[in-house]
Amino acid sequence: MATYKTLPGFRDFYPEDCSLRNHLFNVWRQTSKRFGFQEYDGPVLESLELLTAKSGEEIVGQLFNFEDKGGRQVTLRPELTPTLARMVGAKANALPRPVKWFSIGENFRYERQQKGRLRSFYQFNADILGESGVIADAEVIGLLVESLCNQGLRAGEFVVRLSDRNLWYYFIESLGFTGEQAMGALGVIDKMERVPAEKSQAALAELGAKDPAATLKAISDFQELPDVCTIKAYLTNMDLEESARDKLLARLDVWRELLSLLIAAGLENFIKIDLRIVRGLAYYTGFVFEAFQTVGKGRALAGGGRYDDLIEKLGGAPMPAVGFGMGDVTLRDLLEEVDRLPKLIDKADIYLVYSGDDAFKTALADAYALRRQGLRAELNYKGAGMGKQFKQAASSGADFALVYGPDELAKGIVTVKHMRSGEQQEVPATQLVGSVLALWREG
RNA sequence: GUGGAUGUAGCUCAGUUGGUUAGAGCACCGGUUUGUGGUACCGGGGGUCGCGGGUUCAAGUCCCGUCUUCCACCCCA
Repeated sequence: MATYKTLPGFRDFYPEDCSLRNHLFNVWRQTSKRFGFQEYDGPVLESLELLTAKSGEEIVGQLFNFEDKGGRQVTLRPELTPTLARMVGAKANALPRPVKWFSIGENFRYERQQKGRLRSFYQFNADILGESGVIADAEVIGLLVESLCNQGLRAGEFVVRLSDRNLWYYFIESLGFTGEQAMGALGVIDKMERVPAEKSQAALAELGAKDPAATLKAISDFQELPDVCTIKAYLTNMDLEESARDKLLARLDVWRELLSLLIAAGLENFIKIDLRIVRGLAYYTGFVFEAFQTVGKGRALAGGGRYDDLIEKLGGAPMPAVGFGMGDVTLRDLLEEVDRLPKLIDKADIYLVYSGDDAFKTALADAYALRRQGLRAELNYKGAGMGKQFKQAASSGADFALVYGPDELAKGIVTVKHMRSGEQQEVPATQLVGSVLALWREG
């Protein structure tokens, strides 16, 4: 047993894990670029203050923070949004809008680990800033769905649960909560899925609800409403002041607009209105959503929403924003669970088989020539038996084996073997690179 | 941070009421095989049984501590 182990919650990436990781990253990257997002990155180490400014002092308990040798209070980043806010805030006036940025980076949280939650993980973040219209929400949700599909997931294996903190805020307001109390009530609603009803009711009472039981009932009923029509009917029948009702119904018009965009994009099978989602974070200001796996153990794969006030709060110019974050750990676990991990990501194109030292030199020269053409060409280093070399050719995943034996050398040819079909043909040594390239492109 | 479970080869796991030198399959390396494939056969390397302490003539096995991983809380940016 090795004396030194990885720290709890940290991972070694052996070549197989690493190529899988790169594959996940590439899919995220390619999908983002198709949507016209640009990649950015920031430092892994940030000032502690940047984080507490966004999330409060409580967050320090979950940070890898320390004092550096210059006496600065610093922390490994637990998320990317504060960095993004700083970067965008600093150049807000110079950036063409909308700002569509994505990033893939390592983040650190000092927490007791569990399956799907490590202390170091990679997160894919995508945000649109400077665009307050629902098209930005729709595009971000679309990118989220397409990313998951491109990773190999299908409709029915995950769903994006869509909710709205604005609608909730107006609803809570109509029940008599204002300001701080309303924010507290949103926190209670966020936890209702996991907390017994009596506790929620007690919490509402503490926040000043006049009739906690009736308030809880109203909230519970509202949470279950499955679509815009039903929500509208519910609000119309509810006993409400005219102004409150107008606000709520006006917000439903925004919902219709968003949904019509999502439907036009062909995403309706991936979207589910679910008002149980509130998301605990106080800084969300509008639509919020979660990508949720619907197979196996239900887990959140990604989460996001609109946060129109955050950039300004962190010292930048006012700038509307919407985005999401998705971790590599739960995604990997899910792909493994549904057996959708890509096989043989890391395979050779050409394997050169030779017999004898002269043949080795010739093969080596050809290997370099093929490599210079962009192919992955490999050969055995020790001159093992031909049988063994063919085994290695097979396990390398190469499409073709090139055979360099005494017969071939004497005749000035190379035997090219198509590994899948087993068919062989002879190619003049002088035309080898061109011929092999042509064959390889045909598959 | 709290509570519970777990740990034997790289992986999945056997290992009797405590009793000689701790096993298997897969994987890896070599051979059968210096001209044709992931099969087959033969062989090999690899373990201070998570770590530390205790009980005992004797501990992989029993006891205590500790660490790891997993589960439920907490939290979930």
